[in-house]
Amino acid sequence: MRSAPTILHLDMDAFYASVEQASKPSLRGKAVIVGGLGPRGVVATASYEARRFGVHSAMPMAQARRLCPNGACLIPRFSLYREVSDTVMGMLRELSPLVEPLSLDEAFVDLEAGGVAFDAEAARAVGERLRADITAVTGLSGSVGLAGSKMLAKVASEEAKPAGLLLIEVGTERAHLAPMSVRTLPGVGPATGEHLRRAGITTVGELAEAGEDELVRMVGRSHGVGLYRMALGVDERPVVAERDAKSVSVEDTFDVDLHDRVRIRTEVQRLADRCVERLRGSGHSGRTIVLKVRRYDFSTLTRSETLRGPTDDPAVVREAAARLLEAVDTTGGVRLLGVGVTGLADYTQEDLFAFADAMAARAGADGDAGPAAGEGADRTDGVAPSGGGAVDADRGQESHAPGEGAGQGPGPGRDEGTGQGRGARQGRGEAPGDGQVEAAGQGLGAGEGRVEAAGLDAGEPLAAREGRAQGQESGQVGGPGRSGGVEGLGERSWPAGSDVRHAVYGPGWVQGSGVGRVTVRFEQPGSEPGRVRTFLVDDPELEPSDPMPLVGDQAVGVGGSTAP
DNA sequence: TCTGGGGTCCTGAACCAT
DNA sequence: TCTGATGGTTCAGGACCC
Repeated sequence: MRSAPTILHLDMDAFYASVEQASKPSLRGKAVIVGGLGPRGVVATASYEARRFGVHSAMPMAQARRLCPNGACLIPRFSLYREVSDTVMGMLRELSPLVEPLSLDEAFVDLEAGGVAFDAEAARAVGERLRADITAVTGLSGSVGLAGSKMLAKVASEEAKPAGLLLIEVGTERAHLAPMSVRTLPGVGPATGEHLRRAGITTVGELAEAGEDELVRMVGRSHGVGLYRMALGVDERPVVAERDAKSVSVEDTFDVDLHDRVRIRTEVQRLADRCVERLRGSGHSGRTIVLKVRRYDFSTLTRSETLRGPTDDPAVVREAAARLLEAVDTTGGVRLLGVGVTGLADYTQEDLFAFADAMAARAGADGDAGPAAGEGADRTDGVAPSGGGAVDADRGQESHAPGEGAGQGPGPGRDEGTGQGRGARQGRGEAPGDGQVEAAGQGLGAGEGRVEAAGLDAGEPLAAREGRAQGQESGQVGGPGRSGGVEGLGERSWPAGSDVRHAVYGPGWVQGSGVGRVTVRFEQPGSEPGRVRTFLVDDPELEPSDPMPLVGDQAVGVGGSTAP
């Protein structure tokens, strides 16, 4: 425990929702709910205005809509959030080399290591200045906690919310924590909290009084010792600037449970490919393949298989995932599938040897052709010859009995409803002002506040939608015309909240769409709330665009292309 | 009309090697 | 050679976090 409160924890307030409000003036001061919009979507973040209605993160979106019927419901735009986050993290790194990001909107900073604060007074000044700078550059507010340890700094920032700063003086930790709920402590969730409550322990003070032995008996060695130390306010964990990823995974929840075994297999293959894409993107290979299945009754099971060597070969991961799936009973239906890779290795090191060998073999004659992506894939195969090869050899005949797919579940065609449902849902959620091409917007009045992803594929997994919004190939099962942005194959898709530009009216964002129309609000960060107009979805003068900078010329992220 | 997605860490059982 | 203790690895699941 250090002698001064020089560990800073920054937590941006209602981050996703705040970014949306900053980029859409008509939403400022209004209830904004960011999350999945499908029938199984949940809330990622709600603005403070929405929280007053009882909306909170992890709540089913349907419930959030009932509680807050006039709230603007938007899909997350992670690319924009990431860019704003990068800007904020950059500001933190100006304070210290020791910055530990926890997520897009949270980080620890070791102020002492940066030489910017060695006592409480200086730390407070740094924190206040940081908050002001973040607001000036991004237009967003963040809360700051300062303490002598990470745990207390995080507790402090939580107490400081929203838009505040709290410093916990060294030496007062235990007294500060004592009256607080045990749920305040990191690592105490619903299960542990309930466990402790049944033992008559509800506050941190009671936790400290219980003693280490008692806590170890109740929740196990590791957790018990950790809990006891936290209850005393003791936390010696250093701020760590770089952390290696331990696993990479992708998962999708389906709007309608899957029954068809063939379809389930197809989805697993697709997930395996996406997982490998991410794996390669991070410069890793992995040794253990994990399949995750959540069944119709929400019971979740995982199956894993460890290869003899690390791989980033999509075929190897696909086959391993398929083998694991064969051991899982999916009768009754599957609501979620996931594929992950753990036991990560930094294959680029071995890759260097392979690359050096290849270059030596070429004798430098035509050495100007750098290693292309395809070559990288081939080289990687060479890294794990025993793993990939052995598994393939073991695989044997994958001879599923003919008609197995039909024999499973209620019968063929059952899951076709997914695709049909999507079409049906597209017509739902009529955009406000639909039919009135050229509807004059007069600001968000009562009853007009609802913003909805009418034009979205509500039936497909959120991740796929987001991926497609970023211009990636969807790879989804489904017919032509479903993939947004493919001109000439069908209607263009206009996700609610996405940025657009009109040849005549300029920049704006999609407020909703449906039945061949898209409603756009023409405004931008820094402008007054704008007017609403409705167009045909294939209006040639309307195009998707990059997000606008949140504040003036400060070009927060935004791909740099649309400075006003 | 329930309960996302992407992670980390821990525990306990089973198995194997020493 | 057998047996028990011990420790490492793998696997599955649970809890938690943002």
